Amino acid sequence: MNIELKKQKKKAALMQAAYTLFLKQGMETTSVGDITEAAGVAKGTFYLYFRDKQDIVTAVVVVVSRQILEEAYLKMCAVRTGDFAEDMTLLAGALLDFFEANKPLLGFIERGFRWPAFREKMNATGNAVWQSLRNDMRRHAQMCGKSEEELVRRVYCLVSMCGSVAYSSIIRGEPEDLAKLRPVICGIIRDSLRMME
Amino acid sequence: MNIELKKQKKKAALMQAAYTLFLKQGMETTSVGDITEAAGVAKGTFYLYFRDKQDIVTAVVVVVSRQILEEAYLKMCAVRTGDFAEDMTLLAGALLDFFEANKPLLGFIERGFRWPAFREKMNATGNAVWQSLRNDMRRHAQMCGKSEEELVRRVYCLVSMCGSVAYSSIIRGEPEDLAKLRPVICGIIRDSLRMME
Amino acid sequence: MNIELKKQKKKAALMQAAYTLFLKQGMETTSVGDITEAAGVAKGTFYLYFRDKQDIVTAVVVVVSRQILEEAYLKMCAVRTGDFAEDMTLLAGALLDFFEANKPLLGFIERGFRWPAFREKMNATGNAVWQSLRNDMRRHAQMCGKSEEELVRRVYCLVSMCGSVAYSSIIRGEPEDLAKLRPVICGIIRDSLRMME
Amino acid sequence: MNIELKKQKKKAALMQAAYTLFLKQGMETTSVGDITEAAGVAKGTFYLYFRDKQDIVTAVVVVVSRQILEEAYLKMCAVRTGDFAEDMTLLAGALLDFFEANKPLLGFIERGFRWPAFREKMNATGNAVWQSLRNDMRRHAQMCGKSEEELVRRVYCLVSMCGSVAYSSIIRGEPEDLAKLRPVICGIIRDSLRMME
DNA sequence: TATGAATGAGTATTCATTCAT
DNA sequence: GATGAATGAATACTCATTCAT
Repeated sequence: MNIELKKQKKKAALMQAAYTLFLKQGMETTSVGDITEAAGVAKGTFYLYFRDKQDIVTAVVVVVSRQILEEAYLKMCAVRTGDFAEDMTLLAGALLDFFEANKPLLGFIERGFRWPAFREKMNATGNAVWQSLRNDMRRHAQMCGKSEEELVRRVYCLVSMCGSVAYSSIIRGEPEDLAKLRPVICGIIRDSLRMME
Repeated sequence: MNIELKKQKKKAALMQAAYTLFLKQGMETTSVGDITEAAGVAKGTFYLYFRDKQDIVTAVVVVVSRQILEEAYLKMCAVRTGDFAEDMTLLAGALLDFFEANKPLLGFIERGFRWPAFREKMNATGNAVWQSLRNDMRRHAQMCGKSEEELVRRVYCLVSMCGSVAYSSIIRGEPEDLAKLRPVICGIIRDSLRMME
Repeated sequence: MNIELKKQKKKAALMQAAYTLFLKQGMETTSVGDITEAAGVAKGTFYLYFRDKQDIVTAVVVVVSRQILEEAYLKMCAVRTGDFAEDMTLLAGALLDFFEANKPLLGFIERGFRWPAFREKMNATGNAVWQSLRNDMRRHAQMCGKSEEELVRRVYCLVSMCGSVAYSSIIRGEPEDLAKLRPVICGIIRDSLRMME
Repeated sequence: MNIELKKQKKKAALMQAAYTLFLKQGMETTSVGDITEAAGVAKGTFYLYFRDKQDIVTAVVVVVSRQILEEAYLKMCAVRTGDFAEDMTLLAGALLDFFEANKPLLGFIERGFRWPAFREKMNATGNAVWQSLRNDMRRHAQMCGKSEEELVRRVYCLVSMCGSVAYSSIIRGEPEDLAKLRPVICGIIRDSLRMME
């Protein structure tokens, strides 16, 4: 137990070190050596906790993906209207704010979120944030007479869109400034959810 | 001018070779040497036509992005209904078909389309396909009383969504099978465009 | 004749370009392409005037070696005492001054002067500076009852020493600061020439 | 400590391999791969012991510089006269003999000795050869009423001169045969040290 | 568990030089 | 004479991973 705890701590330390480095210098240019050095362990130790480099990358992305979504959700909650379509639009706005404010992180998350986390958490019972989001969806689904599953999928696609457009716009400046695209994204989300009602 | 023509041919040959190899073995594992060998030129010649490896990758992605969109548009035209929202949904379906049928290409396009091509072509006058797509939009925009610009942006975001969801689903199987997500995507597109009317 | 003149001009332009680049970025990192670009001619043209890269390096070093020595000699003349040993010491001082003031040039001359120039010029009749230096030596040799040849050799060795010590000291800081070594060098020159008298 | 010893052995093996190759084919044309192959270790291992190629070059030059001087000093000792100026002249002769007999080594030492070794050894107490040379100087300095420091510097400059002239003469044949210059060098050394007395 | 020395595969890029025009 | 497109040899260095201790 104590020993198990220690292992968890070390694994967490490794991930924390990796996260910091990924943010600072990108994940491509961060070597396993960099990570272990920053974590204060020997190189070989890394392989006791992660199968390979990709393994830690995925682990970090999963954690960060969840955090981003949680943070955006909480921000949305602070200003929620009670109208689902409107609230999801606010959620998207919070996500875009976050991406804009964390350009390096967006570059590192790269290919969008990691969605296993999304579904797992969605079904998990332990986390208040996700419980709450799920309840929102369930309630709205019932109201619309749609299946909850379909609503979850729709929200997933819309969040994907946010990530994809934000990446192109912020990282590459394509096809134009995020400021121009933000209202379009919000419009799509609002319309697309309103239409379900 | 004969010489200029030769240079164009050589550049094209390099790009064609790169495209083939990227499809077969991925762009990460394709070396500059592989490309020049396949193109039948010396290694050094590569650098007369492209600044570095990334340069040719981008060039190929831009060309391929355009081709994909053109192909999907032509497929849609074959079954178009005349209703814009419905036609765009068909376009999305054609795109998803294409992605599903060209998994390696999807893996290589990776970061989604390259949108400068999109906008340039959109404004170009020489290409019938893009002229046609643009006319569709212009007509629809007028009908809805929206600006053409806004409509173009909306379509861009929706196509982005297609690419992003298709990538996650097809390449990583996240969060679920494309078959499950396809109707959701189509629904979003249809609703989101219908709502503008 | 006119055509011969043009060739000379082009060769000189190439050398001038090379000299400037060598000074700015070192001769190792200056490519033939850099030189021809700076000289405003095509790459192939270079090989009409120089056998290879080393050829132009040597040509430039020879010219620069001569210039350095001439410049130092003229400086010495301005303060000459008429005493040969003393004057040669002054010459060494002028050389060291020059090296100290032209660190990049010293780095590029690298392997010390190019002495064919020294001997050729010594025997040449056209150049007033070298005539003068030679006369100094001849006069002193007669005075000492030594052969002129031996005196020239002695001066050559002493100038070599100046270059060698200056290089180590200025470029690498070994074994100590030039300020500490300068009086030693001067002492050696003075003593060594005085001893001949 | 066993492991520390092994590391020392490996580093030494690398340097030995490098030295042999530098002598045989020059340092420019010796690749890191050549060195590791000759030393029987993997390429990557090289970089555990040396920062880069230049690092091992310097390391080898320092060691070899010391050896050359030691060897020449020992040769001189065998025929020493007890007269300092004369003995130093003999030392120079031994150095020139050595250079003449080891043309490839002279080519590789290139820019003359590496003098940090000189000074460190001069002050070290563990090495009999350098102790002896230093004692010679100390004794002579006292006899002349000069500071030991100044004498060391003078000897340094004179040895530099030997290296520089030998390099030009032996490697490039400039400005003439070493046979012609040898008596001149010896004369300068003798006179210059005699003058101090 | 932890270490860290050793490995060795893997590649983009430069540039002197040539030669057909 | 002049051009500049084409060549292709040549190499340092990184880093994920392993394994003996």
